[in-house]
Amino acid sequence: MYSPSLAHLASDLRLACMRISRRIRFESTQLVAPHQFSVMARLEDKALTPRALASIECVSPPSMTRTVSGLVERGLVVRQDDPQDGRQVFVSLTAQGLLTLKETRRKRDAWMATRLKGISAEEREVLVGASAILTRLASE
Amino acid sequence: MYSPSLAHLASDLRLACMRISRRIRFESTQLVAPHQFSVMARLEDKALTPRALASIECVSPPSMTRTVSGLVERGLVVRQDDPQDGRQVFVSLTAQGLLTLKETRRKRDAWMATRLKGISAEEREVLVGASAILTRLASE
DNA sequence: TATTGTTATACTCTATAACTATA
DNA sequence: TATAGTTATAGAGTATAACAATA
Repeated sequence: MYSPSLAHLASDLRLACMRISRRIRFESTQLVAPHQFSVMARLEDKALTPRALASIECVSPPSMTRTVSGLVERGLVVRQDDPQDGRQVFVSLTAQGLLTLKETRRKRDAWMATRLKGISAEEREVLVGASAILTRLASE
Repeated sequence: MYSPSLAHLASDLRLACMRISRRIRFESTQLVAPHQFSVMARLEDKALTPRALASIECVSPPSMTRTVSGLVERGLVVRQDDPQDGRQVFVSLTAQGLLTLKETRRKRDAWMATRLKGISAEEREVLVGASAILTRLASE
């Protein structure tokens, strides 16, 4: 197999990943806005304070106040006072929030699954290997 | 090689592509905002009208007016009257706009190239194959 | 005094509705 | 009258600065 330069591969692969990602974002009907989805995903494992969420998401505390307020109004998360520290508040997913999170993922996965139905067994094996490599690269 | 279900592969691959894409968007210093970059990329091959740009980018004509105005102020694109149809305007990249477009791509590609330096020759071959498949899937 | 969270205010990007110019 | 583009205005999301409550 012909092997292009590393720079060439980097460019092709980067563009392919970004195009796939863009199409998924555009075409998988959004139940919540991207910044809201991102916050909800952070809350899946455990409750977090608005400040922690702001830090993780690289936005200001006032912006996170607004985002959390929007999610509270929609019943997707709840605020709970910290009994230990009266200054703090914990934000956590509601049952409806968890459902919305899972439904959004299901729609996105379905977009990809539909495309994968048309490929050959050999190509599928290539993508299985690539998936593991890309996952590692994304977390480095 | 163990082959997971199609649904499983779809989910893993989708997540990997979106994570890669997200990190590139966050970590490759932005010379222009995402919506501005997207418009500039559309103008690389040929000049387009604001209406055509609005349609391609799925935004309203007034929003595109604003985006184009911002790019004009920064000297990255120019508006030119259509001599055939006085109602129309053509938007095209300036030399500086083309440079900015290329520099943005260079930074994004560099992010990926840095990650690819650490992988084995076998893994690289897998990614060469995957790149072609993903490019095809993204354009279907 | 330091920290957490919110409110006040302003800037940007988005949209719809209304307006101007041209076909 | 239909179309292209812009301007007017409003609704979100972002930010910084200022404020209230708690440690």
